[in-house]
Amino acid sequence: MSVRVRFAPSPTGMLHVGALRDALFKSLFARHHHGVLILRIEDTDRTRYSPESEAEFISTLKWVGIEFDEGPHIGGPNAPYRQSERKEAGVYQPWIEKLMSLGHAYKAFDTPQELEEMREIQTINKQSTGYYGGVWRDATAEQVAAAEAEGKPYVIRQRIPRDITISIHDAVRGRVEWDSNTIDDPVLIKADGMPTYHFASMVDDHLMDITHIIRGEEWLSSAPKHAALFDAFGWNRPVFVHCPLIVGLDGKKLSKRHGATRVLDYAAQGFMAGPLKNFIALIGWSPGDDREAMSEQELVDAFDISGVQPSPGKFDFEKLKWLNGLAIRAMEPFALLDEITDYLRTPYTLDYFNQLVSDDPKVDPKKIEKALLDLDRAIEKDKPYALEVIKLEQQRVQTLADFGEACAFFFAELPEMDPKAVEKWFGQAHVGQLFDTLIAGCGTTFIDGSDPVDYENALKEFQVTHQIEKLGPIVHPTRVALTGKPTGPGLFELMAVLGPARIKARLLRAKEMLK
RNA sequence: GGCCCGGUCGUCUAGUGGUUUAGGACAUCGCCCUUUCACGGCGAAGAUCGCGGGUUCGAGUCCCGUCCGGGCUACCA
Repeated sequence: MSVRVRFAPSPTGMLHVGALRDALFKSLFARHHHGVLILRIEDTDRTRYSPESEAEFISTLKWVGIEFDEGPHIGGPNAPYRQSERKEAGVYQPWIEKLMSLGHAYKAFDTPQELEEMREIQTINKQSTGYYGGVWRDATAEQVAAAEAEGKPYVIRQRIPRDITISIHDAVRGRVEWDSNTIDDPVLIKADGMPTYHFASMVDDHLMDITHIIRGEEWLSSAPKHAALFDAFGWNRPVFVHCPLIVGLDGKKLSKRHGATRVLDYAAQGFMAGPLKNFIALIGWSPGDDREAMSEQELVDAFDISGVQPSPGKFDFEKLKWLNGLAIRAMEPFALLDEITDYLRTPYTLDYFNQLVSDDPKVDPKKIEKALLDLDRAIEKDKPYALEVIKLEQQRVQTLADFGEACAFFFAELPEMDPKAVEKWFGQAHVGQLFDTLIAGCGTTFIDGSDPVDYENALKEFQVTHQIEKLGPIVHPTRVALTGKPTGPGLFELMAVLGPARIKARLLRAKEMLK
């Protein structure tokens, strides 16, 4: 049978990188084996479900480029794909009845208070907490009938077999076993009639012919319950694959308090889907050789469970930046310009910086937001010019967001001047003459379409005639006059892109600053 | 507390008993390139393979113990 896997999120909040990793591994695995990837929405907890969250999951997954073969947004032979809808359609009812008739499930009429007291007593006595029998596991038919006649609310619990060893063969950890007496009886159907994850997910996995249950390690401890359920029905168990968690710098499972974990935020920060996937894939999985930067296709070709690691991994932001920068540098300028345009026009990009509160004094979100806005306008106004600018900055940025501030001086009427740079380079005696010479050259020596070499020759000529030993004292003041900064692309290249009109205006302003 | 999982440079990892003085990558530092910053190239530093026993001619690799970390312990997923 061909491989069938499912991504079954519970849309109760934002899509974070842990969930992305989960989806990515499944996607890579399905594609590698030419199998099927299903999206199933686990919304059995009606109090926590949010439609906005589901929308974010679907749109983020689309942005990142993970596509499903079946799901609520596209349909498929196993519809519906939302568990609440499946419940309404009566999918689970016959199965819970069958399980009870088989003796593998029973009604339990305990009240929440009774359960709480039970746990308290267990805690005090240093026993493991959980429902290992209570009064209802072994209640007589009469007791149950009486409780039902009273109209008492009840849940349906799974009757975990006692005094046996439950073992699974986990694809990344090997054999894992439990004494079944340490496994409590999980609730399968809640008092409101909704199935729990334990029940709905396993029934659906069986009904949808899921071959591999790939999920995070946090599920390992409930695996024996799930295995026992498959056994109770007499179904073939899927292969269990418990992947290591992505943890925060503190080594703990990723959560909101670990700061930036929302996938959308990475997109807003200018990370591209390709490198992000590449990076995420490398946490907890390795192709087995030294490869790091891999294309989508290489990832699919190389991915398999044998490369999945058992130990948890931390999210190394610096490495993500490196991978992203590598991808930017590898792009064709035209494609890059399109990528940047898409990025700028995604509403969340500007919203993100607008709402961002920086704890780093060197990072000013408002300034980044403005630079991004200016870049968008500049691209619209003069695309060929913007393309030349992008080409020059492509080699020195790591994220799409970096283009904003890196390119700003090209588009500003007159660039913002860095006072330190001005102080350092505008003091020497020849600077006034230098600027005059260059201003005079604009329109004569320098015309639209002049090459970098033309600018280089002119500056070198000035060097010779004024007998200046090095080119630095000429290049640096000119750079500061033109860009406002001491760093940036090669001076001659940027002059050629700027063109004589802009150069002249900037030099005239710089001359004023000499006085 | 109970059950389960994990433990190789700061970080991600290679390594499935012997070509290992433990390899690669990010980050760090140095040199080269160079008009600057990057990029790129070269190089350095950085891991007594958590610790202790054992098995073996030989262990990061197998076994036991121990420590530390983590996950789960809901009518959440």
